[in-house]
Amino acid sequence: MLAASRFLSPPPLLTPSCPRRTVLFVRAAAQTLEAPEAPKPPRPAPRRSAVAEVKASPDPVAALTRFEDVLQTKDCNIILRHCGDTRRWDDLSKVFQWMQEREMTNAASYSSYFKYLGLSRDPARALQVYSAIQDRPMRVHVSVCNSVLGCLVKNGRFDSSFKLYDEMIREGLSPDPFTYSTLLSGCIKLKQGYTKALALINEMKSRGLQMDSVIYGTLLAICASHNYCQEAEAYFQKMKDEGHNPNLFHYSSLLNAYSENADYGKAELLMKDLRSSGLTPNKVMLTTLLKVYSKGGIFEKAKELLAELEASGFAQDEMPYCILIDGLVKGGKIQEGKTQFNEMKEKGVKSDGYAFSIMISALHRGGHHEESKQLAKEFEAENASYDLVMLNTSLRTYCSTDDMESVMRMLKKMDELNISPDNITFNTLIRYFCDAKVYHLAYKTIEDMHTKGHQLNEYSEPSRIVLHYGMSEHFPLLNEPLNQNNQHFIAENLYVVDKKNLYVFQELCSHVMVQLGKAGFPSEVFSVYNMLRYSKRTVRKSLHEKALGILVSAELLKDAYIVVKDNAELISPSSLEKFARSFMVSGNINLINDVMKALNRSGWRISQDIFGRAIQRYIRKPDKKHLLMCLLDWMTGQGYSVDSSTRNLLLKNAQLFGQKQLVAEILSKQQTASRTIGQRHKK
DNA sequence: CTAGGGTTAG
Repeated sequence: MLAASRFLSPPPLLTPSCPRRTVLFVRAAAQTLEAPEAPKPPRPAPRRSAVAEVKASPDPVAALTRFEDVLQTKDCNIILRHCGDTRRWDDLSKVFQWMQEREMTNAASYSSYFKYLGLSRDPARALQVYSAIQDRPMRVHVSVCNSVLGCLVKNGRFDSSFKLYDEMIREGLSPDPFTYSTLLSGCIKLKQGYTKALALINEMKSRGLQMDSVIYGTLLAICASHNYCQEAEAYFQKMKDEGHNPNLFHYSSLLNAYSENADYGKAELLMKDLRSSGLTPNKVMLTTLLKVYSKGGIFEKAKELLAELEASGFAQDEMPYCILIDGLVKGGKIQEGKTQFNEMKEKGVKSDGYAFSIMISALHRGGHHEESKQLAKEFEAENASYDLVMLNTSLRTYCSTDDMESVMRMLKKMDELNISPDNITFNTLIRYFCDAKVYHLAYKTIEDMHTKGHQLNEYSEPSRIVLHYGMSEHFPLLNEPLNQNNQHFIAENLYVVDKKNLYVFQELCSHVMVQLGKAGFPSEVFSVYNMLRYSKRTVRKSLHEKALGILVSAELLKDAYIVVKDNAELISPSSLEKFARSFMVSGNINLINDVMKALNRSGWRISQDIFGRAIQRYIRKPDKKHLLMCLLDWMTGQGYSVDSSTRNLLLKNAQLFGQKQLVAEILSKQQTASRTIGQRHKK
């Protein structure tokens, strides 16, 4: 600006409101007019033609090498970007490597390279290249950092983006607003994204950086995707108060927040507000409105709006159809969903798989397994593109029709496409192997899932049923009072109810445990039990009892003791009794007293029969006499006493231990104590 | 002629 004003008397163009680009243009014009002897020579022809030749070459590395002495770093950057823009990912990396070998890289090279690695879905390589940068100022260069973080976020690697960001900060990065909005955009699809976003925003503010319009847009999107509707409204208002005019991004995110709860009234008011502010709803805005109608079950309006979208040319991809079909099938109108799906296909709208996966799942959920499978096959015949969701959906439908060949085909595809299985994949397979009664295979799958770091649940992924009027007749449990978690346990299943949904979690792992027990794999039972115990989720009380029963029957008493030690209070007296009896007879003798203490700690009163068995064990092993004496002493302190036959047995054998006097004393103390304490505990 | 941020579907 100052430079420009040296050449020109300030024209009205150069007021602060004048766009920067115009200023630059004026400045450039001024330079050519007022300073025709501009010192900068144009790029020498050899360099320009070398760049052109390398760009056009089928083997850019060979071409680069030919012009090695002519080209400069910025020329190489042009070539690098050209490879990226033409999507030649292989050449891109080769060119970059060539540049690295000759130390012809600068911050721009790294920024561009990371950007294209993001586009080519290769975040692993970006991380690798970034961490190999030796030059510290380069590693904390804000544009290099932003582009590598953006590459991670774009590819769903949210956790690694936050981790890397922390490292960058430790190394001295000064983040800018772009850094924050890059990270914030990762929060949109993150489980605890809202909390994380607030922390980032606080941090940003503490660095003296201000919220801008885009960051507000991101924040609204985070609210919408996490169902923080009131917060979204508050931020929308706050940004207006701070002088940022909401644009279509802000409006559609707020509308999206309304769509989650199908808040039709608020959505209509917002559309009014948008029109009165002079904005015209675009394709995304109208598609989001369709979502409001569709989720709200207002299908007449939804269909009208879809027709409008079609007329405006806004329904060329499958998205709006998906929204309507999804709303229909989740609202119980599966046939109408099918009709819409067929109409979409007849109109020649191409599906990337979303519409197929909605229909395949819906038919599966509705019990139309054959029809569901046919659709999966139809998709397979017409499409090569699979992602994890589509693979899981197909896998599920093939499993439920026991089409083993197709199941294997899906698993092979997953392998070939380098797509890692997730919780849903594992659950589907475990259930399938269970239904096929190949329990050891189910176990192997559970083990595999655990080693791959997936959270193991007692219950499989839920199926969801959307509640609508009249449904309580068919689901009497909806009329029952809910416990504090809105949970019901009925038979083997867990039912969770929220505002609109009934989630049915079918038990899975405990079923596998029981079946493994029956099939003679008790160690595997204990292994599954431990995986469940150490998963972060709470497990159902009865799980401990089930595991204990299996372990006791299989005489794995040391493992059974581990179950009892931490969970005795959740186990029924009869199971404890069975365990205790077995343990006294054949458990590790050195653990007998510990077992007694654990049982007593749970509040369960140990029977005289159990003590009798323990004492018989000790009498047969005189070298454990100190343990026997400890037990007798401890019993006295807890108000326990032995029955008369055990008493006689002890007195008869007391000289074996050389403790005749002591034993008699303790037994008499016990009798006195049990007369006062013991009575209170009698059942 | 460096790079980088926000909206809709399973």
